[in-house]
Amino acid sequence: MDSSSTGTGTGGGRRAATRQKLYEAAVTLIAEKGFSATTVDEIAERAGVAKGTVYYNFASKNELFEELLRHGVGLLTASLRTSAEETEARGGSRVEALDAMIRAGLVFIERYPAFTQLYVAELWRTNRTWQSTLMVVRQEAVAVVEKVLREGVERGELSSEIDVQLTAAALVGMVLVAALDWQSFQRERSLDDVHSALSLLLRGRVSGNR
Amino acid sequence: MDSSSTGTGTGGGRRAATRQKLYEAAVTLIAEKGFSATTVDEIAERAGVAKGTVYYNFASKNELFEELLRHGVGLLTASLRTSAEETEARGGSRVEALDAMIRAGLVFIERYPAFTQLYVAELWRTNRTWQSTLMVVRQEAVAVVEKVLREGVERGELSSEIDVQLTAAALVGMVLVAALDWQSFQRERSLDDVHSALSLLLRGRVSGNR
DNA sequence: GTTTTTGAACTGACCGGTCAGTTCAAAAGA
DNA sequence: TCTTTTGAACTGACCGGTCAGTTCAAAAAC
Repeated sequence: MDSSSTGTGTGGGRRAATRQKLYEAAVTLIAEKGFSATTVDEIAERAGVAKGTVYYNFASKNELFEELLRHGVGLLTASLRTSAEETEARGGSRVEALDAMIRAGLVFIERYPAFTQLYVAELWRTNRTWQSTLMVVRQEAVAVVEKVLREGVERGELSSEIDVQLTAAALVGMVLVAALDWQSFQRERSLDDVHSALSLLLRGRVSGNR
Repeated sequence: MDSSSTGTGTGGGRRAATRQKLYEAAVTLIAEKGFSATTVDEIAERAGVAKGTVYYNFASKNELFEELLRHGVGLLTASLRTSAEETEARGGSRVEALDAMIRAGLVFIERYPAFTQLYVAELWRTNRTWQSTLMVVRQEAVAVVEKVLREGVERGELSSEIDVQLTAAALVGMVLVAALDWQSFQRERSLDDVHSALSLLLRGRVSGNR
């Protein structure tokens, strides 16, 4: 009756539930105040758990954070992949797949704004400790976008002039920043508003076509 | 002499030089490790200055950081405004002005990668202390982009369907993330490479035009 | 079916070390 | 002289990590 599959604590045992609580407590605190300013005591308190429990479940504050990163980006990547595959199955174009992924990204950010914020805050930091973890998960997520872009070029849907890597980064940035701004500064907007604006840019309908 | 715009330039040359050194030391350290993880002792040491000097020039660690933010975004905003005005004076279109601003943004980020990184890391954080400062300077920068977008719509260069605020955020995000990715993960690329990719997206030449 | 045992999970007081902030007398410019 | 910088000293608070002890649900024994 082990059930302590530490990989993705999806409900199962008592331990998995504790880890989930710790993730949720840590993600909001770190998003608000940053990693160093967040104390283990605070995380434990917000999770409704003793400090020792944190160290029973994670080797260190650092490792808790790294596993949180893996966990969160894993959710995003799975969601992006799913929406791309569903578009494919529906016989949609690659541009439609990109559009669907934009929406999936927005849905993710609406649901996990704190995680997104924390991810953005740490991604480009030259921090020896968790930089490698971050690069791995980033690459997994970006690869999904790059793949669809590449397919789009192959099928002639997208201009063969484009630089896949840079365009992927730009698209991700577009979604990330627009969504974070939406969540932080104009929350009255609907997800559809934001999606429409980004869709227009993706489809090249901002500058008049010629 | 420079007498670098300290924002509250009290005029003193020697003092201004010391502040400049402190800005430069603080920006790299905070970009690398985050605000809380950076100690005042470290900042003083890297600036080649005694700790007491920090407190002679700034009321607190917090205020040093806030003035650094104002200083940095001030430089960016000035640069964006200049490139938009130059395009205007040259009789360029609004799309060309946006393109010029994208390049100005890239030049800025290439020159001050640490500041950019730090800005991105803090912008969407719900931190009581310097959030208001950050919102003010952000608005100043975004307003420049929004203004050009609005002019583009008025002149019929840009689709009247676009949402100015959201599109501005998306464009800024596009540049920000593409540039930070460029600086962090593919520094072999040239500024022109990145600019071309973003220009293509701005001009709607990624999805085939129809 | 009741009692005993087990050990994973959890607790929270405690410790060694660090840091921000402040002060100040003296030195160094200008 | 007046401003600016120095560098050391001090403090009070805080923090990450440790560890001896406690809890309790389920397995084992009877």
